[in-house]
Amino acid sequence: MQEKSLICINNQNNEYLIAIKKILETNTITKVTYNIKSQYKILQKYGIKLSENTHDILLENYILKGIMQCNEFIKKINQDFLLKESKYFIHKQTNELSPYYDIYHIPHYILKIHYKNKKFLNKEIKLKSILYDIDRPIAKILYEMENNGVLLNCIKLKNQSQEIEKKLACLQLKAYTLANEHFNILSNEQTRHILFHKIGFKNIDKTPKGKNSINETVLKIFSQNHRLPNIILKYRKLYKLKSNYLDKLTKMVNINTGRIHTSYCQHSTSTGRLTSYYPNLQNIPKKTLEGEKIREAFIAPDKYLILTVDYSQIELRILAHFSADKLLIKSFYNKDDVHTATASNIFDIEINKITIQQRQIAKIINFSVIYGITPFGLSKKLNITMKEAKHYIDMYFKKHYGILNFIKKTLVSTSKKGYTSTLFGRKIYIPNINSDNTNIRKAAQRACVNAPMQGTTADIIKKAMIKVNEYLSLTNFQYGKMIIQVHDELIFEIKENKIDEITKNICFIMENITLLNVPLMVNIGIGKNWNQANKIA
DNA sequence: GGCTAACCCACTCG
DNA sequence: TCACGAGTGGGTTAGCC
Repeated sequence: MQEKSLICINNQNNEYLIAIKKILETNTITKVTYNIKSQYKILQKYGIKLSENTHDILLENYILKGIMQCNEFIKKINQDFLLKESKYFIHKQTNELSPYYDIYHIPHYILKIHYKNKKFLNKEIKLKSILYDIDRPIAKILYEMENNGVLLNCIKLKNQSQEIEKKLACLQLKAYTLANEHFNILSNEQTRHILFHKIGFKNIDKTPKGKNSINETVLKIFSQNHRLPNIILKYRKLYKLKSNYLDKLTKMVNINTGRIHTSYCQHSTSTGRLTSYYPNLQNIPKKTLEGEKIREAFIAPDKYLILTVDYSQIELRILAHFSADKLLIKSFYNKDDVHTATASNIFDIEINKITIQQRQIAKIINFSVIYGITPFGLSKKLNITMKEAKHYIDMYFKKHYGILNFIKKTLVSTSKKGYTSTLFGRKIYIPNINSDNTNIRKAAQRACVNAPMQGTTADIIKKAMIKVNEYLSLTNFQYGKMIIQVHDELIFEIKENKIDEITKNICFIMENITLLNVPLMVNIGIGKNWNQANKIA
């Protein structure tokens, strides 16, 4: 493709877009743009289908330079081209370019950046593959998922909101009585005053800024001696549920479709994960009864079912692959319960004699390993002394020396290069890995240990999304659509009479998307709503 | 004194 | 240090007019 055939597209006025429709749709002319997902959305309004060979300088910058520099890049674009015009033209959520910019100035700038990126990409074959085989195709799929949306039972949510409102009023009254005065329970300052000055609790933990912490852990401990902390805890949780989920979700339903259409952002994490916003569908509650009720409101349309497929223990499996740790690999091949197997290794007890408590300790240790384990962190989590925590960690690494080796190697290499990599070569920059400040450096080291696992999971599920979407497209999506992604889980809407066949094929695609030295496995759930699907396999 | 943006903190999820 | 990665929202505060 000759370079002179490159043109740029951005938010344009109606006539201009219709005039260049043919150019935008043909595969013989290469296009370059900024934030391609938002372009798909705009062009859809004019019935224009952007051709495959369109480059996106935003994704190029994200993949080549990492999140920090990409954020700087976005800031610069906004400053140079958007703020100059009028701040009202910037869409905060979608980061779309203003429709009224200097059409000669920006295209030139975009091309210049693309040519520069192209040179770097030709030298970085793995990054080129991440861009063209993963992130660039994902952009279109995300646009389609946003379009699909998810059906919501608003009546259910509104009823629940009213119930919670009554409970909140009741809790508020109790809190005022116990405190012997009116105060704003949502105000941490006022709550601190009541708890520490009026009732006389002694501080047991600090916030990052040095104030007396009144978070969940602290209030739970306080609850042993007084009734008020537990009331505050309940109030805060219910309030959050009502404002952030029940009321927010009902407000965000599109009146034309009756559905929630979230937005996904593929350039806002250091590890390559997606984020969901406006509203965020990746943190819908599930761990409490009230949370389950909220998930019940995410429903399938008539003659359809909700299918959820999530990767089982995927980060530990990736750790097994990276570290080649013999015991971890063995437990996945034997299909042992991985936490029980870990407990058996740490405590040197046969698997069938492991107690629930020992399994629980091993489970926390397994998570800690993925997050960058330290005696301090583990002691807090297990509520034991640092010395005991260190003992557990020593026992763990004595058996899992492959993992210890992997962690050491990752730290040395990241300290040298400034970045670590996923299995497929995505670079994850760790800017503070050599910081002089011990705390900052230690935090960077923990992030560095976690990054290959979290980032590889993100790559794997993106690859799976591309293949699964390709499969569903074969029948023109009439039997099923992908509607939500939650990091290691995909949620679909599937035609009832095709559910067995399609579920089987999606699972096959997901489990065989890449070859690790341990098997990839998925859990499935099917139901009329999201909660039912979480319960019924 | 009044307004707003940025920060802090607590909550939700994987 | 209060584990890794995120988004949201209410309260508080800093800074401006």
